[in-house]
Amino acid sequence: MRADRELKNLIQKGQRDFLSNLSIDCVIFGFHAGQLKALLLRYKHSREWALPGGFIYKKEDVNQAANRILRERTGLSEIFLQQFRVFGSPRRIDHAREMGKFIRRSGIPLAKNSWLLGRFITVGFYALVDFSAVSPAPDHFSDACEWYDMHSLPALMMDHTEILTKALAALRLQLNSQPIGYNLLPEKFTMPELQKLYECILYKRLDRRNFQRRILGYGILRRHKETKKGMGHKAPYLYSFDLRKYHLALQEGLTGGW
Amino acid sequence: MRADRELKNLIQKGQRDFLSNLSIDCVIFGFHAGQLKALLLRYKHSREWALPGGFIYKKEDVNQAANRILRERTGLSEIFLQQFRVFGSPRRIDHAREMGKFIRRSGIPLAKNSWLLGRFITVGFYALVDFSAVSPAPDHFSDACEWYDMHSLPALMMDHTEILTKALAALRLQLNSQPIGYNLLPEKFTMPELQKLYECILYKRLDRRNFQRRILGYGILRRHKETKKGMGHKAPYLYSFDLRKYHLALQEGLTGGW
DNA sequence: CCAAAAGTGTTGCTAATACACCCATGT
DNA sequence: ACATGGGTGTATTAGCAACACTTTTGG
Repeated sequence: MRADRELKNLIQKGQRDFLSNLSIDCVIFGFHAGQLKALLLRYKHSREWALPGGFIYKKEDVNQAANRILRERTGLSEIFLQQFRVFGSPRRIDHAREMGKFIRRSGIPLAKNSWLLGRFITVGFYALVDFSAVSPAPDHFSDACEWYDMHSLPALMMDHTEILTKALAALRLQLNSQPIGYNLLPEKFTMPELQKLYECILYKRLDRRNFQRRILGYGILRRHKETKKGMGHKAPYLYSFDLRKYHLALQEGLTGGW
Repeated sequence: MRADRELKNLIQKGQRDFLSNLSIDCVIFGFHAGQLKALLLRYKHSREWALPGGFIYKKEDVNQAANRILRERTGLSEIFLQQFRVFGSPRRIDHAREMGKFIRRSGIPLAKNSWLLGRFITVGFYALVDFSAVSPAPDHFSDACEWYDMHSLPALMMDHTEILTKALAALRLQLNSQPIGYNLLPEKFTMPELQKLYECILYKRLDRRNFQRRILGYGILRRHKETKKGMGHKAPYLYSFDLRKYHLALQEGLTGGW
């Protein structure tokens, strides 16, 4: 079985190829149907869900490693990635031992002193992707890979819930200084969609009219002639980001708080 | 010589005691004489300056390791510490080799494959301290330890200039959400001092009157009856932070940008 | 008594809030 | 025709920026 071979390979040669004691965990944010979502996976023989993660090759840049891991998982490259925190509690080792249990359940032998069971300090990244461009698919080590609404998450392994929470907090803080809208929405989107995105991230309602005025006031959007028809009410305009102006505005930081 | 013994010890036993490939670098900010300063040291037999740094014991929490390193360096505990970024370029290894040169200059043998010459991913922390409470003193490995004005830094080893720059940027971003004033100033301070601190961090002038109104508007300061005399002009009032209200206000984030 | 630097006050503008009305679309 | 949701407009208010005058201190 291909999966078994991959796992054996990781167990046997991981220590040689990867930096020890160091891992990466990615919170992949997507936006769909008015919900902010995170891409989670479930390792084989585990009941809890986990963040996509991986290790860093000995000569690999940390940020590039995160890119690679994301590419392997979503098929996307050129992903917007941001490291937001290091999780370095020594208690993470206790949790890692739990992980060992379900690797053994797969029948693959795992030595008690395997590098995989050691202590890992993990660098937390968040990624922003266009939901519609990703087709979640489990890899060799997992049997499920799905989007979950950020506000109704399943049970997560280890400290992944904390990582997710901190990622959302970072996202909130950086809403006015990073091109968050651009990376989470498709090329063309409507104003109500953009507003809903903001509402999900901030977790509070915003006034429709004031939101529109403020966003348009930044001068970072281009309005298309087309509208989005087919929903039993007035068709909203489609917008796109004017990347040049967007990045210019972000350098200053968009004004005010939400 | 004590210093030699310490260094030999680090070279020989470091690999056993510390997590490999992982280090911590601290940007220690202080404020004095109207200047924002960083505490730098110079390793023996080196001409370039460096950030205080260290390694993480195998069972030690990363944040606690940073605290320990800071304590060893400044004698202070309970320091305000904030991790702000991971520096993980594989090119850091080239620089590390330079470091090897001046270790060898000290006459201590250093094997080519020593763990100290390997690749290090470093977690960047910034620390905020009360300048007057620190007496900089070189340790066993360094022959100088001094404060430098953030805006006239000496040549720094490796990528430490970048780390310093990123730390300042982080400080700027968090000015309204972290108790930065509290940790950089002495117990009692004057309004002009606080303003100068803000100006140093933001690197721009602020209007004296508007600054005062805004800060006082937050309701986070207590004004003392005493004033600070002896400077050939009107004596400014002394203030202290009302910690309760300060932290309460920070949770919301102080309004607006600067 | 004068220079330097601090305390205090006023005004106007900009931008965020809180509203109401009209328009397009599918059923 | 009507319910739903989107586009546009206006009054009010809060906060920031710009600016002037007075007060205290040491030399």
